[in-house]
Amino acid sequence: MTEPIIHCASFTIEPVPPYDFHLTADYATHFTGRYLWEFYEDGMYRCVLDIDGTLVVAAVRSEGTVNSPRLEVELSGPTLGETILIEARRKIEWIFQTNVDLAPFYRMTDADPFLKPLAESHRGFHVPQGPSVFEGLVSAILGQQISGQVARTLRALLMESYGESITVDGVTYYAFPHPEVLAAAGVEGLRDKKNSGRKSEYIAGIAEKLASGEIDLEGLYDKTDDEVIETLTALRGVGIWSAHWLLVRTLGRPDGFPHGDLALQKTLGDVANGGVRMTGEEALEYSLRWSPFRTYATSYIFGAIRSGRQSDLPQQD
DNA sequence: GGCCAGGTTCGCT
DNA sequence: AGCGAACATGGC
Repeated sequence: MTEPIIHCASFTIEPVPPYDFHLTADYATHFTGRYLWEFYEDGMYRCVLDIDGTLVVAAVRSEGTVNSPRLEVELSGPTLGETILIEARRKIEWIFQTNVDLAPFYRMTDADPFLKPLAESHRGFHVPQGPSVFEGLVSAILGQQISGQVARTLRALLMESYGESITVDGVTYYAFPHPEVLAAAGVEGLRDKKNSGRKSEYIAGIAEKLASGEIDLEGLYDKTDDEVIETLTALRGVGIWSAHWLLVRTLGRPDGFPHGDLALQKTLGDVANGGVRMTGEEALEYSLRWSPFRTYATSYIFGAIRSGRQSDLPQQD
């Protein structure tokens, strides 16, 4: 097996300031650096982009500052025509949310003594997004009820088993499997990859509906939050938690809030309820003060905790 | 070894 | 409508 000839191209992205690439890339990779299917090491983020079936590796690094941000993107792939370059730029801009202006959010945090220190210490942090609705949906289902660590292991296994791959500089990158492939794998194939029977049914079912054209999830980008939730929860295996999760991490909505999320309930309990876990209803009621920027508010809190900067959070007894 | 982890559905009262 | 069981795996 010989590797195909790999070409290179590069371009620049100028995000809307303030923009902190390091915080954003760290969040995308769960602060683990090497993260199974995407990497963030020595200031360089790398992942594979699936552009209508053509795999391209993108390497992204910051060459600017938070107030004057500039991202340098280097692509490597078998073909790099104009269409691929345009689409790759669009995807990177989306994943890193470089066109999002956080000024309205910061106007809110300026008036909020709880969030203000967090917003200042994490100034320029954007909430990174997944590249496709299908990937977000399957990832959400994989993450149901089990720890994030286990979910990532299962996801990596799925990608290595059923995803296309490209090797650049000795590193193999796996793309997320296409719906047709997971539909063909079927419930049994997914079970073989350590998923429960129930989850295998959910994933295979959605993959089949997509592959057959019965549903079109990419159209969700143009719908309202409520329409998204209604559409997604109509699918077997997708509840309110999963739908909210997609709003936050795939559809780039500013006001997602998965109030049923166990970690979120615990975290809000820690920072705002004297260490006592909030119920879903309590969390939802508390969150209203942050609307319409609940995605950002909660991601800043999670970011502070995951990056080990709890000192930025309000201290409670 | 047992318990839990960033839920959802299904089948009971 | 509301409640409990089942679910598969990895970490502690």
